[in-house]
Amino acid sequence: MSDPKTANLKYTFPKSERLHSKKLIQELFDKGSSFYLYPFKVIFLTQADHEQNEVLISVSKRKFKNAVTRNLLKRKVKEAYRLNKNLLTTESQTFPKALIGYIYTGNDILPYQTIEAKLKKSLLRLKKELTELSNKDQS
RNA sequence: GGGGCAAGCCAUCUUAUCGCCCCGACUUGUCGGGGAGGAAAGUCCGGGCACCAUAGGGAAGCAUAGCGGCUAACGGCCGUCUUUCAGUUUCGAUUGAAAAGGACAAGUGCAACAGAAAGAAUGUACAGGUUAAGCUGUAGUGAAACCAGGUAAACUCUAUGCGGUGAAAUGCCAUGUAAGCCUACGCUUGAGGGUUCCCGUCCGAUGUAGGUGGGUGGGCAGAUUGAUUGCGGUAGCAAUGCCGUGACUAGAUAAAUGAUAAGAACGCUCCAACUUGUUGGGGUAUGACAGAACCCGGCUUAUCGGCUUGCUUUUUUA
RNA sequence: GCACCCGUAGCUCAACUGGAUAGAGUACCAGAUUUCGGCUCUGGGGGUUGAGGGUUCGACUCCUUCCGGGUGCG
Repeated sequence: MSDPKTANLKYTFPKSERLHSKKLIQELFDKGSSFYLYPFKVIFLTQADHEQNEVLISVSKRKFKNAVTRNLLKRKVKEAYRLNKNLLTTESQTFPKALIGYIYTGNDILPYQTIEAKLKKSLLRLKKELTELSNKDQS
């Protein structure tokens, strides 16, 4: 991790980038702000003292009763995030890191290509929101 | 060759790039190895294991129910008897399927409608019979009136089994509900504490309850080699046991197996050719049910398709 | 992961310890009343009692296997 730029360029998604602490999840849902972009609901909360973004991906049991389809969707979203997270990390080193929650709210099992396209869109939107937030803090 | 039924087995494969979880090695970020199911599901039964101060007796409760066997155990499995249903029949039987299949000759309850009568009831008609008489038979109603009546997936009785709670159990480390103060009760002649209830047993006062004050929600063990399983032999009708010899086959914890691309094979579907069920080409696209959560043995339910064996039926040929 | 409860007309509830056509209110439809509408009155339709199997002469009720919905446990 001596060179953060090359490290961030890697298309990896290790455990440290996944949100797994119960306490932080609770905080995210209580205080975080959110927007909808079909098929996702995106929740985010800035964390100044964090080294990297932490991401949570969730699929509702109410909408998808089958554990297999839930797993499938989670994997597809995970994969899409892994390949496109550089949209967030590379250029924008200035604003603070955040907790991000992706809730899959769609009713259908979408193919990977559309999921990826939508996720790219949502990342760009998220980037915009975060920069606005950091600008507000500075001013 | 086609169809049907039953039993058993399998549950697409290969390569490349990027990535996830665990283990090992060292040069500490690289390499090597491993990585979901037959039901992992439902949680319907039975265990292992752990804790509950002790885990004994009785009552209550729950479960099982021909007989015998297997098993760690079972409500499971195997064998067998009986009953019922279906097929065949040379009327002797035989084949297959199903069955919560103890007791109403202990007691209590229940039985709509119909019927004279549904439980100390005996009517009517006809026939028989008698000194006389529901004394005998038949008819009619009904699920039951065959009289020691029917009904126990009605209470109940009999026999057998079960103490309770479940890995959110439990132990250790870290953290520290601490310490202190106030109030009430109690003092070895036994308070309080188990539990569905009672008795017995057991523990034995720095105790119990409330208030004030003040947090964590992490890690390790439990936890993956076991009533495990392949093959061979052996005992047994079988379930299954025993012996020998191999194999190691996930250990995650907001929860790991994926994505993309190419090919093979199996499907599905369209077109063409004729030899009429094959060949060639195109399209679709990995197909069903479905994701381990302490671990096993069963049961039940879901399931695209393929293979093997046996039985049966039909067609063709002789 | 474990333990437990509930499913009856579109909705809210009844139906005794098995006994027959499963009954109310509301909503819906039609008629009466009104110039029209509402209110009111009368009548009507609507149920495989969550699904399948079993016990029984007979099942909403008893037993069993699924399906759906909900609750509790750190």
